[in-house]
Amino acid sequence: MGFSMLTSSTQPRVLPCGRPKVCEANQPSPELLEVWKNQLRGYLISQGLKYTHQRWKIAELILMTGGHLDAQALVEQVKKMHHGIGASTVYRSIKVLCDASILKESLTDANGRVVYELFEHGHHDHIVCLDCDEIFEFHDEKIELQQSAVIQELDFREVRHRHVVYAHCSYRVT
Amino acid sequence: MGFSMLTSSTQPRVLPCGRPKVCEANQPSPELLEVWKNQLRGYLISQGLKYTHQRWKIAELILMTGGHLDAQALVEQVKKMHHGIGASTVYRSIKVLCDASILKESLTDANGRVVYELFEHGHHDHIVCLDCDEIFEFHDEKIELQQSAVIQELDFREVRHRHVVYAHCSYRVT
DNA sequence: ATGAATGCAAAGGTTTTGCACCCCC
DNA sequence: GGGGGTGCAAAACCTTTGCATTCAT
Repeated sequence: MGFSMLTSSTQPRVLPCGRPKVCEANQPSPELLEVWKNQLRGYLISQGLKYTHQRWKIAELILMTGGHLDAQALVEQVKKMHHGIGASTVYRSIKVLCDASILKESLTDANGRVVYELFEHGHHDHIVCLDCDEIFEFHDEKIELQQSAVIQELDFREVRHRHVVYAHCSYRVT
Repeated sequence: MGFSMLTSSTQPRVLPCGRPKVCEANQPSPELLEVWKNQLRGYLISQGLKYTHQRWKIAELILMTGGHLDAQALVEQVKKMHHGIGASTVYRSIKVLCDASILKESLTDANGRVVYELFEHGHHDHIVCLDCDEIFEFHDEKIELQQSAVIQELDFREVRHRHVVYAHCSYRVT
């Protein structure tokens, strides 16, 4: 398999603050990984680009970790897991993976860095836990609708939005 | 006065897209500037820090332009208006002014840069105009309330949030 | 075979830091 | 007079780019 240290546990993972990772996407099954791999391959072929070992390894790492990494963290992870892949390849791959609809920019974290996440259809917003730095997702239709109304009222036409709540975890033990 | 080119017009300024700057704070009166100056001086004294020409000039520039500048833009503005103030002083002053509750981080713009704005009591969210890059403010109580409800439901305690809508301007002429 | 992708290193751009000198209190 | 502040330059950081080499097709 090659990723056993990441795929092992079947019981829900628990965060430092005691909260289960309820809002976090589960790790993809081997079958799902194949689906993504084929999506990547298909995209690359369609664009006259090449499917390479490095591009897949980087994509796989993102998929296995559930996304929510900034560029720098991704470079470090890649260096750790796959000695030999250079930083520039990671940066270049981020662009390709975004174009391939596997990755997308999501929010900017507390340090002002752009965090990437898996491209999943369906919009969601984010909660950044100030206790454990974990990123959670939420979606609320009432908020979305009201936002649309407000934006229209002000004569704007929304293209996208980012709604990020920085919060403490009520589960916190410390 | 020294800032006449910035304070002149009494009629509402109009943006490139034709929209008046309705959401933008007005430029402060000389009296209000004195209030801010005293706030800065008071803060500095209370912290055992020193009131300097440079710190005030940087604060004044931010106040006169209504805020909404990233660090780089502020450095350029300062260089233009006050030849002799170095970039490092600007960066150091940004921190001091944030601590003094004159400035605060607000949003990250389309380029991923942190934009600072005047510290004003009363929360608001932002609309970034993709046509003219101007930043507008909005506030909607329904959204705020619903957000609070959602966050509480998920067992978080909100500290702050950033809600930024990137949009086109319906006024757009081009 | 051929053109794209890679790794390295160098360059770019932004922000921070070290230090001698300056100035506010 | 003394300690914080400033300007300059150098360093630190992150990201992009140029180029020779490697690799996928």
